[in-house]
Amino acid sequence: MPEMKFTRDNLAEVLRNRGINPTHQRIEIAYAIFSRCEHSSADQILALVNDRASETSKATVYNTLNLFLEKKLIREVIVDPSKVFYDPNTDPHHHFYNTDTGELTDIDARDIRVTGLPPLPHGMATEGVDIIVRIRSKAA
Amino acid sequence: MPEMKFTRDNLAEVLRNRGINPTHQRIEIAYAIFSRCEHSSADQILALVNDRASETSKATVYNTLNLFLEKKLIREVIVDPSKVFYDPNTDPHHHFYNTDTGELTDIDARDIRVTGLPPLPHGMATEGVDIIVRIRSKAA
DNA sequence: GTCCTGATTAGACAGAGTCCAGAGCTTCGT
DNA sequence: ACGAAGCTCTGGACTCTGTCTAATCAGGAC
Repeated sequence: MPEMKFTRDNLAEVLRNRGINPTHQRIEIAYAIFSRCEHSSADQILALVNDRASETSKATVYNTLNLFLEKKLIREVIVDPSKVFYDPNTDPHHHFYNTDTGELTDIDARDIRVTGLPPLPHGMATEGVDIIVRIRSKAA
Repeated sequence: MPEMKFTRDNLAEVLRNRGINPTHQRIEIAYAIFSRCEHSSADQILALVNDRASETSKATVYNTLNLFLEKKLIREVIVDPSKVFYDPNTDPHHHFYNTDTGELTDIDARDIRVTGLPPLPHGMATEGVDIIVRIRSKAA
């Protein structure tokens, strides 16, 4: 995502470019995810979308998030056993995860090098490498 | 865990060393986790334990798994949004995750080096670094 | 307007995990 | 041996995240 203002019109365009029919609800959901440059969970997005304007159902939020995932418009981050976070940043990157607060912070992947990985099992291909650095406030 | 036969007697000793009262149920649960050198989910463990001998309740399995986690007897692996896997291997290591089959494979951490990580946010300490290599069968 | 297709909806449902109040074991003192 | 105290275990109710379904709705083509 290059830096740009996320207006609803822009987002409609982005959706169209990915082959997603930009309906009112989808635009609102995209707006909720992208304007807030953070990692949100499905229920946060549901709450955000329903704060303003017309009601959007839980089913639509989940459907839409899965659609966005499929079209690689967003990524999912699995760090908490109880819920998935959705990440508007699709550039290669990793995460700090604050286990006290649940806060996620991006780590740009450009400077990261991982060496010593064993060869993949036969006939397998890498789909992605996720690095999660779990951190905690030092004062234990 | 050094290589050793996991008899119920050994396991009782292991639990005691960690300050865990080795009750019948806890030993059976430990046995299920350690004899099977794989990554099991809570429901698999529940099924394994109830295959043989006296019934153990779901609540006890969850309580015990959390107790083992707390006492650092096992680790949890969070890769699948729908369930947690419990890992009998507490040595530093990472994982291959086969997204087709759900299969988890250990990667010894001894040879792995990660360079280029940014400094931790102020006042934070690292709790652990998890690397998950998501893999998939090459023939798509 | 009418059709057709795809999107949305409410609510039922499923599965993982937690909570709680009661019952069961152990241990210990008497 | 008895009773009290303190863990531990249990079934079942409950919560929460996420999915499914059947019905409704919106919007474009004609």
